Amino acid sequence: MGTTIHDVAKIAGVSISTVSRAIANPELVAIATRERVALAVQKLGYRPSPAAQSLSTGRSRTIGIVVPDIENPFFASIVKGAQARARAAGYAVIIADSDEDASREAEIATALATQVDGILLCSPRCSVEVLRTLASQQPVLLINRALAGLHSLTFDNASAIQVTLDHVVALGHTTIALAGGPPSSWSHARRLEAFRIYAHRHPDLQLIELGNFAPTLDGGIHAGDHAIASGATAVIAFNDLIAVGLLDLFRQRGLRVPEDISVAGCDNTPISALVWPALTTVDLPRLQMGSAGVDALLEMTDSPGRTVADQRNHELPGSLIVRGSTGPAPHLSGGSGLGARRSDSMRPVGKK
Amino acid sequence: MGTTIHDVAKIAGVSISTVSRAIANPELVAIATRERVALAVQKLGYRPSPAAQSLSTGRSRTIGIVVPDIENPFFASIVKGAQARARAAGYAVIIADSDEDASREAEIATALATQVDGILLCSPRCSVEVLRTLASQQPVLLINRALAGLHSLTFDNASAIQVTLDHVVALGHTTIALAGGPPSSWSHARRLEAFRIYAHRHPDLQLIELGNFAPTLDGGIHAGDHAIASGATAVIAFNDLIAVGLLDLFRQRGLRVPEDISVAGCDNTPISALVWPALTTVDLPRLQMGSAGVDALLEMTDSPGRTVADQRNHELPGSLIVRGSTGPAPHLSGGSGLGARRSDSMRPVGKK
DNA sequence: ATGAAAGCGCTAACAC
DNA sequence: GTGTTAGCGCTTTCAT
Repeated sequence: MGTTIHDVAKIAGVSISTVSRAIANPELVAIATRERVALAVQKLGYRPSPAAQSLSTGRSRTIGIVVPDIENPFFASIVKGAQARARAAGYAVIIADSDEDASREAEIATALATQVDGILLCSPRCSVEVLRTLASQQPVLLINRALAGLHSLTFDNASAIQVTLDHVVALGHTTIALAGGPPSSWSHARRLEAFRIYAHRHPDLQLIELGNFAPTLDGGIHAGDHAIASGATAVIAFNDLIAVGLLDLFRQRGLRVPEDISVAGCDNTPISALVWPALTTVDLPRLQMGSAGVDALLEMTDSPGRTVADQRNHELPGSLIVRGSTGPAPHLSGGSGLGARRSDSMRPVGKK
Repeated sequence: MGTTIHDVAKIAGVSISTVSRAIANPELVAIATRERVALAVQKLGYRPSPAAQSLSTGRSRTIGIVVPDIENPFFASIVKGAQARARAAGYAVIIADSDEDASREAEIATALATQVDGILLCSPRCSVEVLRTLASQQPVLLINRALAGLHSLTFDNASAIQVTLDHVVALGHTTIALAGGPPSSWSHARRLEAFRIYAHRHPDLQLIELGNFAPTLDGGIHAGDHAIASGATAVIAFNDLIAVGLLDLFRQRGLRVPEDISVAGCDNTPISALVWPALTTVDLPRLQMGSAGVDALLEMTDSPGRTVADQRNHELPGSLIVRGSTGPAPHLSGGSGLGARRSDSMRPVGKK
């Protein structure tokens, strides 16, 4: 470092503005000159100073991404997808972990505002008002949460629940429980809603709401006894972690999965394939959500004049992955069922 | 945005340099003035432009962290620790995922050089020469890899292996296998070395090297049959993922863990507590490694004149976590052993 | 097609 | 203790 545009200009025998042009808008510079500049750049290993560029242009070619917890594989994937796409577009990504703290989200987003061109807010926990304020100060794209008037990208939570229910119903289950996530979770609300709609449409089924649980292993363990008490033969969990907790507790209680009770998760976290039996779950395209988020955000920063009427929310579909943790309802399988019917087949969310 | 230091100066009735001082070095400014400035800042919601600051000072208050794969929980934790510490110190963190590609590491690190004050290179796969070149161009701190002349932070791989061996030996195992990681892995090399040293010191034991395996579930599954063929009653895996793969294969082969064979992992990844039986593993302080990495890096950037003779490598100790996947050697437990002796006790690495 | 020059917003001497 | 001023490295009119 230390080599500036002046050094290049000197060596190439041109002015600094020509160097600048030759790099940013080559078509404005005569071929011969362009080549001399390129040579000088090469020779000196010159790299424009991002700070100077950003001071001059007002754009930093940097975006921010704030997540509740980068250790959560769900967000790690989104970050990975976002980072890859951003880098490909010549943008750097500043990462910020809010530690699940709603107040810190706003604080971070505000601090970031000065140094980035836009922000990806993943599963923000903060209030609607705060979100609106943040969005009024800078380009903001919500991921995994929607809000009227703000750009957002979400998963199709309704189909996720629906397709999972269809699956267990097809296996003959008629008493099915839902182990919900945190009450404050936006996606939980959407899924619960879908669960209830399903219940209305299928009055013959017993659909039981077990309540809210922490989206962790312990949350699942906690939910387990409720599930047993409910008499359900299949339990659909808010996420894979809760599902794994259920698996654990059922084992402790001497219940076999899926012979005695079926369990389904959601998210297709790596863990879901590693436990035994492997979890039936819904794969949500997390990497894609990250890259699509960057695309949408950059589009926002590039086209300043967008009307509020633009279509602002996009939903990404998930797909059911059937594995060993779900099986025929007990009364159908005739009791003993020895082997786990493991299948790694995948099928897309057909509904909707 | 858009409010500059000039606006603040005008409102506070002082010059811009006073504003600058009042913010950066309050002690150089009269209390009364300081307060007027603070008020104006407050009123306008003024935030200094990082670009301007960085152009002027030559420091960006930003650091870069490059990891082979952010989806790998091992790195996610390091990033989390680093991010938290950096943010606390007023630094932003640019994240870059090299996708396990050694050539991309260098490319990224070079590109980053212009916009950050220093770089954290996590488990870099690239060559010694490339590493040296990068370090000559900017402050670089290696994480999970050491190299003479470069600053680095590593785990105490030797103790990790040693303490695990001590553990299984104490359980009566005499034929113990090591399922190694990728041959190119620096930590694998260190662990293998420790394994061999242990073998030399304990000629009474049969310590078997199973070879190199991919640090994944499949790697473990692949290693499983080799382990069985070796006649070992305990297998120490390079990491938790391989250990989980072993668990899976042993179950397929009808072997009970730990009654028939013990398995130990390394890293204490979240997964290790979620599988069944839960894995005995070595907890490596990953969050701490991230934060310590930032500390060390910032120290480097702050004290330019450090001699090569400085102590440049620090080792962080791990601690053995005994769970259900390890148990008494088969010939000792008398065969049937019904329950898994699960214990979540933790004990520090005593040796060394 | 190219050059001169005016900023971008801030810091850091240097005066007073 | 505070103000003046000269950059930091680049982009971008505006001339030529």
